[in-house]
Amino acid sequence: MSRYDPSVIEPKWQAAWESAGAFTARRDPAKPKYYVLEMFPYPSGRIHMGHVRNYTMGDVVARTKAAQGFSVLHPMGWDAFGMPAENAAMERGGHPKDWTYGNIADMKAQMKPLGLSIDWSRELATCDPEYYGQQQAMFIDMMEAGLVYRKAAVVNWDPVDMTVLANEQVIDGKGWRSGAAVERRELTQWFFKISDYSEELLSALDGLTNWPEKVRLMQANWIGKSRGLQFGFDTVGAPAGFEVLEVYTTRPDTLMGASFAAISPDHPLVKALESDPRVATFVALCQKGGTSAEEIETAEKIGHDTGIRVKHPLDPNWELPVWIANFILMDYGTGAIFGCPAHDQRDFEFASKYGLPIKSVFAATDGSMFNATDILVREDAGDVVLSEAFVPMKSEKVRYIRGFSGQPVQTGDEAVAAAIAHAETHGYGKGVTKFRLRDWGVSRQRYWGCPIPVIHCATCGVVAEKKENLPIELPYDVSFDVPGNPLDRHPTWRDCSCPKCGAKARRETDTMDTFVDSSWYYARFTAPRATTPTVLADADYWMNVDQYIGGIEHAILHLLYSRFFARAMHKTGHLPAKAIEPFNALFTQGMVTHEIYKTTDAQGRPVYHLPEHIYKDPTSGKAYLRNNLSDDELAEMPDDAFLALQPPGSKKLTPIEIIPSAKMSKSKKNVVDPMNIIAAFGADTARWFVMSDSPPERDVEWTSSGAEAAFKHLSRVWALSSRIGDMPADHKGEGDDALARATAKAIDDVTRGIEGFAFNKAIAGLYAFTNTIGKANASTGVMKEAIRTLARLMSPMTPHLAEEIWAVQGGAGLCAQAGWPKADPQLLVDDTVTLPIQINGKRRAEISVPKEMAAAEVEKLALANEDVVRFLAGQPVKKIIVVPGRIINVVV
RNA sequence: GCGGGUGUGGCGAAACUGGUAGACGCACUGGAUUUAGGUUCCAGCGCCGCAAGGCAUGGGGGUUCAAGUCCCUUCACCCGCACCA
Repeated sequence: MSRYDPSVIEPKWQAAWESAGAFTARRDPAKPKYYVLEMFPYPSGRIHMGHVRNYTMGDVVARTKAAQGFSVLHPMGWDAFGMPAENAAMERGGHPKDWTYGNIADMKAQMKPLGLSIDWSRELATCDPEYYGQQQAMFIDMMEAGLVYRKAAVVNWDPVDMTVLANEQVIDGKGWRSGAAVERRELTQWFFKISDYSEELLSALDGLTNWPEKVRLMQANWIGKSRGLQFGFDTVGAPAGFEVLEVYTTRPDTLMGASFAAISPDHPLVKALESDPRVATFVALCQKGGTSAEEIETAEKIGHDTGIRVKHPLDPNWELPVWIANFILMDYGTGAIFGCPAHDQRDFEFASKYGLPIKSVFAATDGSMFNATDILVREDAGDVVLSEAFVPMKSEKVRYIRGFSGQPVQTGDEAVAAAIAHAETHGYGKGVTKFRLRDWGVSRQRYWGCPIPVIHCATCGVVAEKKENLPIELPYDVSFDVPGNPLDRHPTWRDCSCPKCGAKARRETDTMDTFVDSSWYYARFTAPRATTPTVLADADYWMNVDQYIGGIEHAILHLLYSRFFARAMHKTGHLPAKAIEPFNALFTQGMVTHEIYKTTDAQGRPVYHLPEHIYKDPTSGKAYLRNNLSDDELAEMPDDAFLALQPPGSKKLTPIEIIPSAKMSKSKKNVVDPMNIIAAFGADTARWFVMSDSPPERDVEWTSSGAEAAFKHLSRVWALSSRIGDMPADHKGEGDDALARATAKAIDDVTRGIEGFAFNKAIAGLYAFTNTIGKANASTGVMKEAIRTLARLMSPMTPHLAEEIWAVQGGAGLCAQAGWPKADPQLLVDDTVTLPIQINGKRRAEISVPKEMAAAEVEKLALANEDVVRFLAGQPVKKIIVVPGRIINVVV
């Protein structure tokens, strides 16, 4: 019997698939098509276990669908533009292009040994001019379609490096390289009008029934449709042009609880006030720190009273102060609000800090003023002092004590509608629908991205480049020795002539957000070499993506942008109407994690240790540094000896802390390189491991024992196949029928597991089936049929081993092309069932009965059961519940 | 701060529509085979208990003949937040 040796069989079968062209996608009118796509990788240079898991999942689907007779498209490409390439150039020299293409070559060489059923002839990289030139063409089409415009927007500005920073490059409000306090600064930038599609992107979510519910919810919340009241405050003491301050609120029912108005530091009114040095100082204070919502909303709330007053719309004698407040976002609503501290937590904190009145509008309906016990009612004004804002759900009924329309007791929703109606009747405001979704800013002041194909002309203004001049290629001769965008300081690249008037002009130096690149690559894969962005006939055949697989971290941005872009591509004639929702089904997979081994040095800083330097005691589960000792030596150490062996050179005896299930990261030293696993055990073992145990949507923890176990199992399957291969042809056994049933059950279990994205359950079924075959005593023919079926069922996960077994057991052709086994439905049903008997909900006995037995008959048998009789001990039976085929519950 | 999610043995997990909690795997324990073994095979394995039995699905409460599953409440951890990809 030969040993299971993946280093021999894996290259052999990969070569066989390649020479058979087994994975080349072809438009075959005789077959239904199936398009499987995994989110394409950023070419960092090394594949990691997360990639292995992602692509193995896609491969399992692709191979299963191919076996089931579909014409499968399963392509791979590279999301190749982005900051890391520029960072590498800055840190280590070299060129982003060379770095990126070198990484692509390295990663491809690492992916090939995995044996994925990918059509490599369709490979693309977004940094190929062949790709981004077509993206530039679409940008021009989108300009013509009115989907592109320019406006001022705020960026993170590093005042020392004189450069724009990504949010990721802002750490604790400081530039990551210079360490200087980051400022917010306005710049004119390019935008896509995704907000034109707010309503549609929201309502179309209902049709995405094969997307995870959580992703649809997150997108819906992100789009953030709201119904509210927009109205104007008449101002007192405001500069000319600001006689009215427009405000939007989703809680107009709390208007009688207003105690101030607040505007964003970016509001136009603030600009009109900046001659006041106190305002200027305050605005400068607000401009400290980054632009991210997280940073703005968690920052300490600060405000400045402008001295301007506004008149309350319901009482012109009631004036409210106008504050500038750092937590008001200019991008949402009108950039101005009225503050109702009693019923909004942020307003509450702001009012508490600055001593503004807190006036309640409504109370809970249970008779008490509020549910909370720590509330004080000031009898004179009816104002209350509470420890936090009272914010009931809008669907909850509350008692309005300062209502101005409708019934005193109603739900918030009803009161909001009544308040809008009141405003419209009395003419001081109108009901409007607003979306939280903002237009997509695509300008990046960076080199390694797709150039925006636009020219600035002194006479013609902003003009699109002529399509025959595309692609506008990035110049190669750039330097990264100073921060900033090298395109800006390139001596000649910026110089060009105006496409309209021919005069000397200047090329746009902003490049596109890399999210643009990844918003249409799925469509490009249907015709990757075309000289137009897409070819409609190909897009029509292959679109949509039937199954898209990737990380949950892309739940909002990437997927929303892609949904928008597909619509824009349809509008500009690059995609058929059926492709406006490009992903029929979406699956979001979990991360591959690994334990972190951490100690602390004398200064209290964390020190991380590589897994190979760790010894884990199998009984206690504790971790120790191995200090070059062998397992045997370590196993014989007394417990207290371990402490003495703690970090060499350190006198502090700190035990090693194990942090479980942590995201793999280089700095934490818990990265497992898939190449090492493939070298030690082969690709099939790596694939088997990442698909087993954890459900695919959840994180999976990499353990070396798990990888070894996977390898041992595959070795056992190989040994089992060899044993069956050695059986005499005329061997007869009694277990033929049982094995045939087990085979049918395995086909059913595995097929359902794969189709339901429960690969862990499919693998559990394969373990069970392997054990059954191993113990079976059946005739040679039945045994061979069972092992061939096992090979076909394993082939999506462990394709190389499956081919080897298939060949040894006399299967015709390639296992990859052998088709998917079908279960005989008659073999799937049992004629007797075992029913548990509960007494008062506790399981006390069980009986075995024919499947079709009538309930009354079952009841009789159950009551006659000796265990039941013993437990009842003569008590009268109150009730007996028989759930056919499931359970019997006797109530006494 | 806002939005979304997860929580079941020592560990990864299973449990279809409310119907036997712990399938399958790891680790561990005992035994057999082997020159030896970190190989292979057999058996055991939620917790307490000699047993009968009792207790168990992050914590607390509820609905039901029956709750991991439904409802309320609470805790812990993870993901996203528009210039990371």
